[in-house]
Amino acid sequence: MDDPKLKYIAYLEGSYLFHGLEREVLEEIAREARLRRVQAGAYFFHQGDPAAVLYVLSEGRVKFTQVTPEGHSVLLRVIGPGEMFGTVAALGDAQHPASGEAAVPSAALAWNSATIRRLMERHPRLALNALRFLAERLAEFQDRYRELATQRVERRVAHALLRLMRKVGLAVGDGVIIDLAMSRQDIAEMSGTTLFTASRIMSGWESRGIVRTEHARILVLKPEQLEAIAEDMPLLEE
Amino acid sequence: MDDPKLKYIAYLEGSYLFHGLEREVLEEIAREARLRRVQAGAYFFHQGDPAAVLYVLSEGRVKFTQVTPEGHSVLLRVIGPGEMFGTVAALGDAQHPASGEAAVPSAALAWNSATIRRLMERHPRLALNALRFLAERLAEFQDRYRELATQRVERRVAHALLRLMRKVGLAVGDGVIIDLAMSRQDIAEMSGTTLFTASRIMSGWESRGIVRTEHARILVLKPEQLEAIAEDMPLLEE
DNA sequence: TCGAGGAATTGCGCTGGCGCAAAGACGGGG
DNA sequence: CCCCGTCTTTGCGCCAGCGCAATTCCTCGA
Repeated sequence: MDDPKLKYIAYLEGSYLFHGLEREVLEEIAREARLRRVQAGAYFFHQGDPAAVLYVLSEGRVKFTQVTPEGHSVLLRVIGPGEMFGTVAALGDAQHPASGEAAVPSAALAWNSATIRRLMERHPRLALNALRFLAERLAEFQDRYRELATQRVERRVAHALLRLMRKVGLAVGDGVIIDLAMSRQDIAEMSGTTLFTASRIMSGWESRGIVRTEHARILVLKPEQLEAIAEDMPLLEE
Repeated sequence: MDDPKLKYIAYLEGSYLFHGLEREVLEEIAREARLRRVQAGAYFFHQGDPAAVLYVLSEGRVKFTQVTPEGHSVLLRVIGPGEMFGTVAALGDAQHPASGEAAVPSAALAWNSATIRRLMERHPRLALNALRFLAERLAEFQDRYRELATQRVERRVAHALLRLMRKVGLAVGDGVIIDLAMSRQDIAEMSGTTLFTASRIMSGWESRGIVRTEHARILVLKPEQLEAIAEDMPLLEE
């Protein structure tokens, strides 16, 4: 009864995949989990890996990248603690559609596909939570797809930064810091543009005092202005 | 026992949402369903509707469109019989992220959100099927997102046509006909481009004998060439 | 402290694709 | 059968954003 894995429960409770489940079910789920630690720069999995493991991040930050056959890469998603990942591979296809890289030292609880299915059959609430999560993620991707199809680059970069702020933003005195190293290349890959264009846009914002970047650290000074750019509002002069 | 709704079972069996369920479960599910008919040009639902109904198309074709606040519209998806829709609204958010228009006279089985949740709790297989479906759809959208972010217009249009062929293509003597009226505007909205560019590309292909269009009917004469364009292979001369 | 290798910036030229406008093709209704 | 409205095509001009190259800036390791 003093299974060391029971300490995982604290992580489980923070994740919305496990929301609404009773304590004893959480214990059962925790006992089936395995904790996987990955150092900064290493990968939970690579695109194309024939894997079948569902993860819930307990600490750190993970970036998901897809590379095209031509070598372009696209940054699909960035997550923080509590988020589920590896879902597409574990529940649908057997291949990971993207690579998951730990941006900082990270750890995740892991269940293999057969286990998670068994748990879901026994506790349908778990399956319903997962469905809800996937449905929302799908809606998000549809929105981003539309964004990419209809908006100019500057607006897309603004949206990308706002999304990052919401996911991994930390409020500090003079703004919100994005708690994740993001190079100009990363920003380009998140917004469907090139390194050069992303750099120009960020420089422009920097000179207007909207953001400040030191190295790969981005600090958003005026989120309202970013919002205005994202929504294509007439620019507020001051 | 001779509930007229039992005839819906034939439809259920064709849908992969219900794959692997026993006969008696199908009967239970069928009895909870309601059939909704929608005439050509009418809508199952509109974007933003606060709806909570899950559908499985039994006949017809449905187009899903999202409109931006600025008035651009994007064609997200086209489906034929057997496919589930309304999922995002029924299982996740309470609002439809897109409008679903019947392109031809159509009919769909419908369950409200509470019913489907109850059925899924009782029959976890149903939830697992739905998860698998959403996971695959999410992977598809990630791919399309990447496509939009990295590929030129011509390739994207080629991909869009190939996707349509697979969904609603009918093999005929000299090629594959896309069994759905698609205007140039529709093609543009599926590929993230403008009516003009889509028209130019289609005209180009028509003069090279790759496709033929009569009115809104598209006939693909040389799928291999389309594939070659989509994959950016060196063009095969003949 | 210095040097080397990446990352970021910015000037410059180019072009894919946008968007307007005008003309043409088509089809449905009266 | 013809007219009107809608869809399509195509010429043309333009510009957002790409992509290269040169320079500067940072960072990290020795």
